[in-house]
Amino acid sequence: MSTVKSNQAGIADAGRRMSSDERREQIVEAAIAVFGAKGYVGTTTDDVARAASVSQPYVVRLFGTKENLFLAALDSALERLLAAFRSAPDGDDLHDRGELMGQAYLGLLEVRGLHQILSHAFLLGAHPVIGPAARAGFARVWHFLRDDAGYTSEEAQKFLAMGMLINTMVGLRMTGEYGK
Amino acid sequence: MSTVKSNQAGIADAGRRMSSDERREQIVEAAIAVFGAKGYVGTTTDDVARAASVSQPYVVRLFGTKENLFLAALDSALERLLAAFRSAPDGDDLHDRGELMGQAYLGLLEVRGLHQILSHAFLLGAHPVIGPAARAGFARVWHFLRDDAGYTSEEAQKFLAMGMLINTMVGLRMTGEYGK
DNA sequence: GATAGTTGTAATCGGATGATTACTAGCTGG
DNA sequence: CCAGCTAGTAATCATCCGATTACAACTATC
Repeated sequence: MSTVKSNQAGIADAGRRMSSDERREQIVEAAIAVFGAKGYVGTTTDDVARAASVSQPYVVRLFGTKENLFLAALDSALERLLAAFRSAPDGDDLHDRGELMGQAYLGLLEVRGLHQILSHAFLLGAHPVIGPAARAGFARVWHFLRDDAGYTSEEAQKFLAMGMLINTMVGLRMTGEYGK
Repeated sequence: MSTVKSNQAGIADAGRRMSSDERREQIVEAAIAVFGAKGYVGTTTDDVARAASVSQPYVVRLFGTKENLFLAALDSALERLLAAFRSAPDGDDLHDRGELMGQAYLGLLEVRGLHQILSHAFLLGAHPVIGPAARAGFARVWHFLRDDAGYTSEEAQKFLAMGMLINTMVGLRMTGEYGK
């Protein structure tokens, strides 16, 4: 029903030929959405390929393995998360900063799958490769809160806890009832 | 390496013939552990079968589908969770009750996979069958906190948030560093 | 405008997996 | 003690999926 060439009113012309770096970014974006929606095991490389309007073998070639693709998507998601937190200007007091970072976190809902790919990664602790990456990512966020945002351990813990509850609501698709 | 008959120092003699109800319970127990460790899609019915020392077709026969098996495991996990909360005696003030319920939640760590199968279920909101069940389960916990435990919305939210953070640490296998 | 490198796909393969079928072994009541 | 029911398995099937291979189309450079 859709040729590769046909650009079905999609975002950016996905059919055109582009540099492998451009394509990689595009695929990572799609991977965040699909991995977020269906999880690591539940996602096929073909799912991601179709979401990125690319053939399945090309996804595998650009990333080597599905595992590497997930790691790239996870890294991108974490990078965006920290960027959003950093861009929350530090107000006069910590409370304001917390509010702004919380809102920045909710703003990230527009990046489809971001919260959920993090949740999925955090459940893969037993995976030999993804597990360590997930722990490292979590530690990065933790140390950002402590060292850069200036939170105490207790504050950081509460902030993270609320974040995890938000992730849960997103995963449950109960975001509608939670318009604050 | 292991015959069905050989009872490799296991808990309870799994090799003996038992009623289908007994077997069902045993399989659900195994299912909580395996689904918790590897997720819904990542778990095979054969994984559960081997964990329960039973053949794979028998698991399918007793539960019909893998989906039903997961639903049974999720339900059992929720039942145990609420039972643990209920058994936390209501002290004089709410704060004590909260402490006790928190400890009860940590005590449930001895039920292998319980926290993680809940986390996994909470990420399956988009699943046509498991999604609604997961939302209903979450709602059950929420209403228990509000109606039975007497929490305000804000208190219930904070309690749940901390629970989700604990779940995250369990999923990440970072429980070692968190010995209170 | 040929040659070489890069982007991209079609075809295909082997292994895994949920489910079905057909069968065996053990229990129970008359 | 045998007839029927229940517990349980071995074998097998169709499907799916990640990865590989072989090939085609585009682009740049000399």
